[in-house]
Amino acid sequence: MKEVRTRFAPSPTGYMHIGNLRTALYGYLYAKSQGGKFILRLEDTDSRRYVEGAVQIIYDTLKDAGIVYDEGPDIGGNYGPYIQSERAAIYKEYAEKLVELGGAYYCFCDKERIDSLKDENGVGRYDKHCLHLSKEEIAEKLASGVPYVIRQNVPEEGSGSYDDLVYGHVSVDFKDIEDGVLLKSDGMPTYNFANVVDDHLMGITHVIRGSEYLSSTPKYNLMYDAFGWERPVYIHLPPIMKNAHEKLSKRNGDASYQDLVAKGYIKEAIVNYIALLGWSPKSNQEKMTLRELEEHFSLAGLNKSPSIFDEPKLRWLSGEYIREMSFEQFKSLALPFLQKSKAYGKYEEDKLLHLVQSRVDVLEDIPSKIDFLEEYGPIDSALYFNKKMKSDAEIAKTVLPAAAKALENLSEFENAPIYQALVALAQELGMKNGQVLWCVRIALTARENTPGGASEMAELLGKERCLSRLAAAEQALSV
RNA sequence: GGCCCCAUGGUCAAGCGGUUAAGACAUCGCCCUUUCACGGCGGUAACUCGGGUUCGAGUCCCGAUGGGGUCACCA
Repeated sequence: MKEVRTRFAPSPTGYMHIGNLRTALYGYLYAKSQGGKFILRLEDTDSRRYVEGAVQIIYDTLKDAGIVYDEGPDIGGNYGPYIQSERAAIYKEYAEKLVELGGAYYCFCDKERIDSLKDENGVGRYDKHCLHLSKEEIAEKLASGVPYVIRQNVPEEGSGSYDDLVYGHVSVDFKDIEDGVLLKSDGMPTYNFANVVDDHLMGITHVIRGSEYLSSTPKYNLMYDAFGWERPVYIHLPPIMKNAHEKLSKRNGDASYQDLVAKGYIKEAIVNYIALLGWSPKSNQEKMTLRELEEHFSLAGLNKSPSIFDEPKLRWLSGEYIREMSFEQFKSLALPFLQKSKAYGKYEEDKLLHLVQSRVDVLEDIPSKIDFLEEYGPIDSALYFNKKMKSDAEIAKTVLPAAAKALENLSEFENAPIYQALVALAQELGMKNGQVLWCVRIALTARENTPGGASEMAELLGKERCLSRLAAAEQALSV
């Protein structure tokens, strides 16, 4: 059995998109599930599209997500170089060889002539004009330095087909395929040529890529066949959509992997979630670590219809990871976000973090959970109303002054004694615990939602501020 | 527009000729509870449409509709 070799071949043109990352992830998972190798190759044959720093982003993102490649530009391997711009001589050699084999030909047509072949809609195909040039004419033009490209010689009749592992049988008529440029006039190959040469030379057994290549694959097969090379197994992946109509893309300002990390989504959750977009495990277990994914991944679970990126589900998964991680781990991840809160530095860090760990799905939500400590605004008296607690503003009018008195006499201002005092007060007033606690919590925080109960919030605020807030709330009620 | 591909709840999805059509997220309700959250329990909600094939179709075939992709010296 031949060793499985898959590759991820991004073009360094900017950020790492979720869709790209998923393609990389699947390539990695498939290789690992088969005990094979995963290779990173950089497709930078279009110098115009090169973006400074993009290469580093690719390395960093894969590393950060835990997707480790066995061979790549920065770590080497036996099939290098792994950067296409460094392989120019190789492509030229193979392009010339393909010409000899009849699978391609030199083309000297200039832009004007190419354009003249197109109709008013810009649609039109190359007419194989240069295919019919004589050997002598070609040699002469070459010798006199006329700019040229090398085009693929696609048969005018017949069709090409292959069996994609996710889409099944795919067939395209050759008459619908143009004689595309393989080697550009600047000497660099196009994707259409480079991917074939490299995949073969690098021993790639399974080509995993986006479904946009579904209908151009037959022309790649033509080249494999012309060279006498074994065709790889194809696995095309459906796109990840932003909504029913638009693909998820950085161009639309959609979240990239690093944007999500910056927002405080847990990395493991992001990887876990994108694995689930287009693939489903045999079991019903959806929450899986990378290791578990490596173990359970199988091509049979791949889906062929586009899937929409659903942030709420990612949030949920992220929250699951937060809730199960150790406090120490949570603390190290959460600290940078806690520091953005107005409350940072004024309260015991650990106390704040403990309160918030089970209440947050995404780290960036932390400040909003605790900012009430420093932001105390006017209280909407409707907040005192709670059907289940049977409390309302009227009840609050009696509770608040009494609570202030009870708390004032407390020598130990901590959760337990505060709670006891408030419960005792409820009994004294002939009220339910909830009536007192609800009103006090509202008065103390001015918010419906807080990361804990009345006594916890009171302890956090400290006696002095509790008393002043209680007084303010009471006064507001009497107006 | 030509060609290729796709089509199960709001979303992700299981299903591969016979099921009460799973599960998850979201949503709603109940329970737990000192708020919120967590947790537990339960509810609402789907096979795009029309023809076939078959004893029987979400599952197979054809068509329509809708959607996506592709038609570059971009990948």
